[in-house]
Amino acid sequence: MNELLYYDLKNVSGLTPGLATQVCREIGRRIVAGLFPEGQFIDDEIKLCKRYNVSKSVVREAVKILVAKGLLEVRRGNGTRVRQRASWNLLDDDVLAWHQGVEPETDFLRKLIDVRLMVEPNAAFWAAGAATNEQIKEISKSHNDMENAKSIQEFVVADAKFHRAVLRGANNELLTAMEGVIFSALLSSIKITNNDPIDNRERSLPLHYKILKAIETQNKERAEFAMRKHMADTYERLSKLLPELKSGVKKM
Amino acid sequence: MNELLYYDLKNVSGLTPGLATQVCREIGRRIVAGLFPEGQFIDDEIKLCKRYNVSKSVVREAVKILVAKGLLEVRRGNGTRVRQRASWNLLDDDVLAWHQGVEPETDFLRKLIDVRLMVEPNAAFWAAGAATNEQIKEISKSHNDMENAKSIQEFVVADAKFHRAVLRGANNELLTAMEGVIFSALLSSIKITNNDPIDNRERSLPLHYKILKAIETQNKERAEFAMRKHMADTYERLSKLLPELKSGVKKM
DNA sequence: ACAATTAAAACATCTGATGTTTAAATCATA
DNA sequence: TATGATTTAAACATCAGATGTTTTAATTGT
Repeated sequence: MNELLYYDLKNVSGLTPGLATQVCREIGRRIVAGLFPEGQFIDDEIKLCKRYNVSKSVVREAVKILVAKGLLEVRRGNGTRVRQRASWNLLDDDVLAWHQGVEPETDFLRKLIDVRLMVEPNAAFWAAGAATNEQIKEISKSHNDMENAKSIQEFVVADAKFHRAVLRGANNELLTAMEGVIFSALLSSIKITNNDPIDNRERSLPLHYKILKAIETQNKERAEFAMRKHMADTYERLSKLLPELKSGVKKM
Repeated sequence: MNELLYYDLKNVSGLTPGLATQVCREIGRRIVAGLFPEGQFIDDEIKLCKRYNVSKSVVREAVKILVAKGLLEVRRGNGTRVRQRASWNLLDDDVLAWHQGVEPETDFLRKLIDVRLMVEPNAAFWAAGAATNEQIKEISKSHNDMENAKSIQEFVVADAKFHRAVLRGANNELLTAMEGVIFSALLSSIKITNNDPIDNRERSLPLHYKILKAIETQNKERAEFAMRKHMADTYERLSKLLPELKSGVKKM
């Protein structure tokens, strides 16, 4: 399950979380998986207590978390219902992580990639001007890890960290708050490209190298261009395997 | 207080929310206002109960919400501490709304604008291809409301709704989830331009009109260009009043 | 000094009682 | 019969207090 990988990237401690968090995830996954039509009432507190064998306070805390993430709406005296997808905090890490449990939907993946295309080339542009030595080192290290990865999973993790480091280097915490989009897109993508006979590494490593070098030399325009090229390449490779993808993504 | 305006735009019911939400907002505002250094422990549950005169379950629910939004970190047996700003869910509506209570920080405003620059021209591009008649009507209506606004506040609300409608028109729920960035930037901006002798309306209305027309005629490139021009103009006007702003924002 | 033990602080969970709100069912009346 | 007021049941909100677990720090013994 990629949800775990997502949490790893987010440095979520592997320790068993409290009951409220567990129940929250359980319900959250179901909602994201689309098991409830929009507006449908979920079980009331008492039923949830019985179902998960926990006390009312645990259920209430779990529900409060889901409300905070925009997935549920509680109306006193009435009940608790699932909000329409348009109201979900789709950029929330948990909400994105829960998407990893679902069969990757082409449409959603396309939207994730669209956002990456908007954000990452610009992030690279800024990172070329603002990244600290520390951050550049992290980008470089991730690139190294990509080169030496011994498994697809290791490669993807290094890839994710590379892009995260670039995002962080842009010195804009709002961008940092979007790193979940990258993880989500990346993890969904490998489900598709896993069986791709073409070797990802050979194609994407030099592109990453160009991004790294451009940022190291503080060449903003080149960093942006290199990232845009990388994104275009990623998209192209994906759309060969998923023709439906083509509809949306913007050309370069 | 602009926080209320923000909530209005988000259609948050004006009704008094539950105690947990109230306590959550109270603490959340303090954190966002920077009253706690990163990593600082907040009062324990019992003290919070006394301070806000509520029961422990209310405090626990409030804390859980703040944890869900990335502002707090709870460690069993240890205490509850404020997470570093880099870990906050800065794209969360509440977190952005709470920023409205703080003196607008130039640096943060610049970052908000940077994100708008990355996202909105692309959103306009997609909206020109994907917006439904309903959504176009909403854009048009908002433009109309801007024209007829009788106060600065009315104008800003219409402006915000215009941009929200464009974002929604792009048919990408991840973009919709970013509308808070626009509200936040817009509301922060007026605090600065409020005293601007130059009449905002005269300058920005024709630019909005061009965006509207481009989307109506499904001219993607023109829509993107018009939005980019509008953003550049907004930035220029702001940076005249706030020279510090200039450092970051990308040129067109 | 160092290691094991103990104690205190703080969060986690459970239970059950009581209050409030909402929506639906009931009932009285024109 | 239709309508409007009343009642009732369902569901969330809040409170209080008991008990358990974890972490950190203090204590103690060698």
